[in-house]
Amino acid sequence: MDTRRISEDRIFAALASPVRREVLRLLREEGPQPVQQLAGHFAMARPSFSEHLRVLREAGLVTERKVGRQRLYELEAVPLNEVQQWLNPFERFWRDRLSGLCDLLDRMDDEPDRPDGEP
Amino acid sequence: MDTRRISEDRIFAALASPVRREVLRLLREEGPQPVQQLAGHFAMARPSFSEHLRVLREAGLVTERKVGRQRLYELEAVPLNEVQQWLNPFERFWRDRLSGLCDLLDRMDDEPDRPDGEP
DNA sequence: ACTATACGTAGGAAATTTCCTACCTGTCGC
DNA sequence: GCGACAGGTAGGAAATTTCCTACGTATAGT
Repeated sequence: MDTRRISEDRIFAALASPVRREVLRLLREEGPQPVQQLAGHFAMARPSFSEHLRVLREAGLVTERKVGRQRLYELEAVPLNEVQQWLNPFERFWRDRLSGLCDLLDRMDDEPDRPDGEP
Repeated sequence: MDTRRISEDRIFAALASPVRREVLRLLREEGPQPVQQLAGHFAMARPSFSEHLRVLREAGLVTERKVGRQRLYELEAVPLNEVQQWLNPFERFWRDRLSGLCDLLDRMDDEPDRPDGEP
């Protein structure tokens, strides 16, 4: 099976949309689902949502199987391994920087930013 | 400094372009460089390349500092940590699938569930 | 067989991205 | 100062993405 042979470009492009990332998260947390159920989370016409599913499918990030008249979409996480592999060589760079920032974050701890609007 | 507060969307969008991913790789492997040297790797007009640098800058993935009349670009890997964090919950899924391909015994040892629907 | 349901495809408008050719700004060497 | 160089901004064309409204196809239930 060459599930892994999908191009890096398609994978990163697929992940560029917040809608598609959310779909992947839903499939991960709630398991395989028919289109209907997935689409319920988005304020978007059905065909538009189908487009997003197609992009995910062509990136190899989901698989589809017919169950009755529904189509069950399931997470296919293997291509995400390519993202991980791309990311790996960068890790030591942000680890260095993050440990440097540790002191700073220690002080700010739990106050992200609250300009002054507090109703 | 809100380097870490850059939106996930911008980061993923920045990574969607192969040109920009290659820029990040170059900065990682060859260290900080002026625009000229970076641009040498791409068959593209200078202003187009500047556009890509701007996207990376606004995603917080590079920093710029002036040195003489050049501008040295440097990798800022911290935001990539957000990608890693997004990726983390998916890891066990692809590990399962990959080890399933490589080592069948591993599955039989630690997976009582049998989700295969074979016609 | 007929209808309703689930979901895709077709075709197109609007927004965004990606590239280009000018042109402008700031710095170095003289 | 003045010319050369590094690199950005402006404005626009072409391609791509993202969304829409129809319409087509397949299956389930009656």
